[in-house]
Formats: sequence, C-alpha cells, structure tokens
Amino acid sequence: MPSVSQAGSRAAGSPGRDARRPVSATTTAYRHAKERLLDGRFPAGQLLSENELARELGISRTPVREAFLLLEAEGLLELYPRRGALVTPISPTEADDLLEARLLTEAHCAGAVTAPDPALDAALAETIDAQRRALADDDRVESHLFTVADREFHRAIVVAHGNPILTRQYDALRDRQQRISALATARSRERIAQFIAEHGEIAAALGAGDGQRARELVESHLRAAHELARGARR
Amino acid sequence: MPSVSQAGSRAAGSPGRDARRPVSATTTAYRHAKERLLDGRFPAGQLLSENELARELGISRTPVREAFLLLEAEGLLELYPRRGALVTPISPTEADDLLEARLLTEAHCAGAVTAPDPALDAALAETIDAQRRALADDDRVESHLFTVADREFHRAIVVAHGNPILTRQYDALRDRQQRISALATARSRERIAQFIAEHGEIAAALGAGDGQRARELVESHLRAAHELARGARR
DNA sequence: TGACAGCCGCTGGCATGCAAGATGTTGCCA
DNA sequence: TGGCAACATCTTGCATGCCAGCGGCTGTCA
Repeated sequence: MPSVSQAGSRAAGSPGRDARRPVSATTTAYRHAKERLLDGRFPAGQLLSENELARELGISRTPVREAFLLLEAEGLLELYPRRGALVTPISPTEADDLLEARLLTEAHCAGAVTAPDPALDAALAETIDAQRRALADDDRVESHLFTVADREFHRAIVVAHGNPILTRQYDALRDRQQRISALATARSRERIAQFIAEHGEIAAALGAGDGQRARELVESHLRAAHELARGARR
Repeated sequence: MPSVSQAGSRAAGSPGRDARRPVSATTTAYRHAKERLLDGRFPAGQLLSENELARELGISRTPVREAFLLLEAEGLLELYPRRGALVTPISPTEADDLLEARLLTEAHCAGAVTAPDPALDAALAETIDAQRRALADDDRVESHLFTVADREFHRAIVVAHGNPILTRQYDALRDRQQRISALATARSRERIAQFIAEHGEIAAALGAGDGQRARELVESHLRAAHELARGARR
C-alpha cells in the first residue's frame, strides 16, 4: 500500500513530524484523507463529509475537521461553509501549471550546483539503486516503489540546494502532481528504464559539478515525462 | 491600521474568501493572529496560548485552534503538543531564502512577457499612482499604504502570468517577508521615491513587451531592496 | 547549599452537544 | 401542470467539558 508519509509528509505543516508519539487523531485523519486524495480514491469533485470520515476512523469530527483545514491549505480540498468539503477539481491547466512551477524550482536548484557534492551524489545514487530494484521486482503491485524513489531522486536535488522554503514549496507541488498522475500513468518497463537512464545522466552531471548541464537534462527529462503523461491522460 | 487582508489574504487557504458573510469566528481569529504575526506585535519566539487569544476575542478555543493550524501550515507558527504555539523564529538565512524564492518566481513571470498586456499595464499604473499618493501623504502613519501598493505592484506581475499555483506560492512568500521587514525598515522618502522610479522602469519595459529587460530590472530592484533591508536589520 | 522527587496548575487533544444554514422534498394552490 | 412555501434532514460552526501531558515550584534530604 502506498504510504502518504513516504516522501510527501516532510512537507509543510503536515502534522506528525515528531514521529514516535501515540499519533494524534488529527494526524490519523490527515494521513488517511491525504492518501486517498493523492491516489485517487477520493476523486476530484467528490463531496466529503466530516461525519462520514470520523465514523470510518472511529474518532470524532474535531480532528477530521482539522485535517480538512490542513488539506484545504494545501490546495487538495475546498471547504464550502455548511456544505461540505469538495475534492479540488483538477483544472484543465493544472498539469501544465504544476510542471512550470516544478521546473522553475528544480532547474534552478540543479543549475546552482557549481561543484561536486558527495552527500548529494550519495543520495542520488541510492535512489537510482532503489529505482533499479523497483524495475527488477516489477510486479505491478510494487510499481509505487518506483514512484517513491523517483520522488526522492528529484527531491534530493532541491534539498541539496539548502533553501528550506523552496523545499517546502516543492514538496507541495509533488503532492499535487501525484494526484494527477494517479489518474492515468501508463508506464511501460521500457519507459521506466529510460527514466532511470536519464536520472543517471543527471546524477553524473551533478557529480561533475556541472550544474548547467544538469539543468538542461532536468528540463528535458521533466518535459518528456510531462508529454508522456499528457498522452496517457488523453 | 494595516489590514492583513489587503494583499495577502487572497493567498491560499485563507478563510473568509467569500466576503459578505457574518465572518466566521475562525476567520476572525485567523485575521487577528496573522495581522499581529506579520506586523511584529507577536514577536518571533513568543509562545501563544489558545486560551488567551480566545478570551481576548470572546470566542471559544475551537476556532482559535483552527486558525493556529492554518498559520502553522503557512510557516508562521510552530505548534508544540500540549505546550503552545511558538511564533516561528526567524532563521538567520530566512531573508536570503525568501529573496531567492521570490526572485525566482517574480523574475520568471516578468521574463515570460513577450507582448504588451493592457490589463497588466493598467494594474501597474494604478499601483504606481497609489505609491505616489502614499509618498505625498507620508505622515509616517500612512507608510503602510506604500507597503500595500508595493505588494500589489509586484503581485500584479505574477498574477498576469496566469499560473495560479505560482501566485499562491508567491503570496505566501510575501507574507513571510512582511514579517521580517516589520522588524526594521528604515525607509527614507528618498528611498521610496527611488523605488517608485524603478517600478516605473519595470512597468515601461513590460508595457513594451520586453520581458527580458523587465526581468533584469526586477532582479536588480529586488536585490537592492534586500541589501537595504539587510543594512537596516544590522 | 545543592539535588531531586513529587505535586500542582496550566497547556492543549479530542469527544460531545447544540444550533443554524443549505438543500431537496412534499404538498398545497392557482 | 407549474410555482411556491413549509418542512425534514443533511451539513458544518462553535461552545463546552473532560482528561492527559508537561513544566515549574516546592519541600525534603543529604
């Protein structure tokens, strides 16, 4: 089962940062709802009710309400007074908007690299390994393993840049992107292998301290993935 | 009195979007707290209590709690379980981090302009007028008028780009920036006049459809303001 | 005098209850 | 048959209450 808290929950105001704690009811509700929002089990346009979710989780409405508030702040939900919580519809331009925002951040961070960074290299190498393993194991069920590792790879580039504000924004972008790609992502083994190869090239450029080249690779890599997804959505 | 909801509250999950409504208690609490967070009356490092604020506003803890949650999601507050809400300390690098993020977005949007845009021109002209009036009236008390108009000016450039995700992120950045500049912003009339002149140049470049030039102007304008603020903080 | 154990008061977490807005439905009347 | 008013029922908004952590204070003992 995909876990929301894999890569995403380091983001922003996500509750439950401090791990090891009885896990508050709010956190439970937040994770539960976010997971469903991201993987599409709560489809865009659906109206959620606090009551229903509270009953389902065996908690009261209060923490559910708090979770909804947080999710609204992340742009995943829209709260209508005394009506309910609407799963934010995906606008026709959302995928494009997200790509632009993401590219802006990620390319900037990649391009800012001017010297090799052992910590970054190690992080990238590790996620690429994870991607290869995911590809090898590919039993369809495990497909999300690749998704997780992919997120980690790209995130590492942003994290390495060391601007927590950008990192936070970036995390939020990827959450929303994940929701879109959950709709339709027909990825063949060949495509995934191709992605991994591109990751390798990016890592190599960064390892050589060549931010400019990394930046260009990141741009074409992301645009290609975007085009692919666009095709799948149609 | 400076109003939080001037430029900022169009941002993200700010409650109370739909105006004309009895104004929910949550919104009241949110605005009240945010205003104080941004103008420094709730200084960084201070511990806030739900009870206290609730008493002060004559409402119950519930809506205050919700407001705190939202403010945490915006990065203005840090909630510690059973301890209280800490006004997020301003990290030593925060101003730099914000500038970088803001510049990234704003320069990108300015640079993307390739043709004159009457709507944008009108918006820019209007805020520049407002800035001039603020300068003329300058009674110190009205100084925030300039701040508001300044925000509108820069925001208009981002809005014109038409990517709601970027706009939203940008709004959040400016909120946080406002909190920092509330600390110390020694701006002389001369400086303000200088800013207005620079705004005029930027507007002119955009009006001519010359995004590249506007981009450069925006960059140097923001960096100059940043340096100035840095000096004031020391 | 210093260190530590225990207590006390304060904090927020969450369940609950009540009230009011919004909606869809029903039944009356023209 | 079409329009509208009153109702039933859903929703959330918010107040309240109880309880469990957490910290500071105090008193005791070495």
